[in-house]
Amino acid sequence: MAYWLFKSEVSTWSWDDQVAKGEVGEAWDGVRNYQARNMMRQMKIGDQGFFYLSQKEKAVVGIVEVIATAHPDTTTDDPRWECVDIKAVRAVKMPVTLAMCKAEPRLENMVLVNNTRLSVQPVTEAEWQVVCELAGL
DNA sequence: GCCAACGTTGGC
DNA sequence: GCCAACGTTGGC
Repeated sequence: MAYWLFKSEVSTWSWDDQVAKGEVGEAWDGVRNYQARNMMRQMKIGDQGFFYLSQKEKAVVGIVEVIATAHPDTTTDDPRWECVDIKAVRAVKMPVTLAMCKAEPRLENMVLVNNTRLSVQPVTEAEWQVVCELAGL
């Protein structure tokens, strides 16, 4: 089981949008970055991920689960791009902000802290535990 | 709204 | 294959 972080903008795809999809989930499409795509290719069904909102919120607001492995992105004809499907698992009790992550010594090596621009990121199990703790889960 | 960081593109 | 120019992202 691996852990990931999915980044979105609230105006593009919000946590509420994700929750509204329920068990059916939604394709995490629109990614046009090789590093992010390569992460998604490594994902397996049942992997867990954080749902992070950039721009205004700048916080982890929920937990999602991978329910389909990488498949072609239907939002483009370009065969280079793929996406996975994810479903909402639960909302956090407390949003974990970027500032909180930066202030937490145990998260100093987290990709989110060091490379905020990558839209799909790997998360280590240790980091996962810390963020869940901060989230009140 | 600004700007730094990063990725991609395209000319050579 | 290198590198300058450009576009985009995202924190502040």
